[in-house]
Amino acid sequence: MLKYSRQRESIKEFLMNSHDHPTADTVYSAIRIQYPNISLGTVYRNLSLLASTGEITKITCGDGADRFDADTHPHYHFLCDRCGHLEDMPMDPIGGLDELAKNFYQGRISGHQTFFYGTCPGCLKKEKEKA
Amino acid sequence: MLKYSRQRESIKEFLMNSHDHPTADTVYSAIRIQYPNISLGTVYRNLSLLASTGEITKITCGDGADRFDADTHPHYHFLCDRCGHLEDMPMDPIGGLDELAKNFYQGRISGHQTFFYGTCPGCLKKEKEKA
DNA sequence: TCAATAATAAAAATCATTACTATTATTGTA
DNA sequence: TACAATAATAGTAATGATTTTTATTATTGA
Repeated sequence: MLKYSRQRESIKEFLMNSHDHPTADTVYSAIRIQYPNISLGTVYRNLSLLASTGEITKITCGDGADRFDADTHPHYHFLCDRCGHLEDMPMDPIGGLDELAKNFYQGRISGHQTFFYGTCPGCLKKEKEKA
Repeated sequence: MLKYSRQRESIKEFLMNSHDHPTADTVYSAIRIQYPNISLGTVYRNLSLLASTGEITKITCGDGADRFDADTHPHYHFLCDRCGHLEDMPMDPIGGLDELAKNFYQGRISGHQTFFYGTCPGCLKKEKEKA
C-alpha cells in the first residue's frame, strides 16, 4: 500500500518543472533546498517508484547516470557524444511503432525508446572554430 | 597510433560468433579460456575501442551491465522487464529515420538506437501458469 | 636489432545505485 | 483525538560496473 510522502511530491513537482532531464543527483541537490535532510536513497527510491507507475520516465542513454523526465508523451531524445548533453528532439515520433512491432513479436510489448546520438550544435560550432 | 593485439582480435572474433549480446564480464569469461591472464580492464578497453571505431555496437538498455553486439546492421532490440533478456527484434527497422531527423535538428546526427521493452514470451508463459 | 610507444595485467579507485536498519510519518479505525 | 499497523525516511554501508593507474610486455617502423 502506497503512502503519501512530502518528499515524493516535491521530487515529482521539481521534475514537472524541469525540462533538461536531470539525473538523480541533480534532483537530490534541488530538493535539498527545501528538505535539507533528504537522503539520496530516498530520491532514488522515489524516482524508481514514479517511473514504475508511469508518472515519469527513466532515460538510460549510456552516458553516465540515468536521467529522468516528467514528460511522458512519446518523443525522441538526442545525446551529444561530446558534451553529454541530452535534449528532446524537435520532431514528432513515428506513430504506431509499438503496434507494428506486435505483429512480429510473440511477447508483450509495453513501449519503446529511441534516442539519436551525434554532436550537438554547440559542440559542432566549437569544433569548427578549432579547425 | 593503433597497434595490433591478439587479445583485441580474440574479443572481436568471439563477439562476431555471439548472437546473444554478451556483457563485458561474459566476454571476459570466454576469452579467459584462451588467454587465462587477460584482465577485465583489457576487455573493457578493447570493447570501448571497437565500439568507437564502429566495428561493434555498445547497447545500454538500463538493465545492469552494458551489452555488446558485433552485428552493426540497423536493427531493434527487445528487453524483457522480467528476466532481463535482451534479444533482436525480428522485424525490419523503419528506414530513413536519421535522414528525417536531420531536417529537424541543427546538430550532426550519426545514428540512433531503438529498443522495445515489455515481457518476453517465456516470462509471459510463466505468468499465465501462475494465474 | 633497436628504440619508441601502444597494449597489457593486476590492482586500486571511482561512480552510480541499491540494501540495510533504526526512527519517523502516514493512514485507517476505534 | 488516540492508537496501532506499517510504509517511508535518513543515514550509512555495501554492491556492481566501469575506469584509472602503473610497472611490464608486445608490436612496429626504421
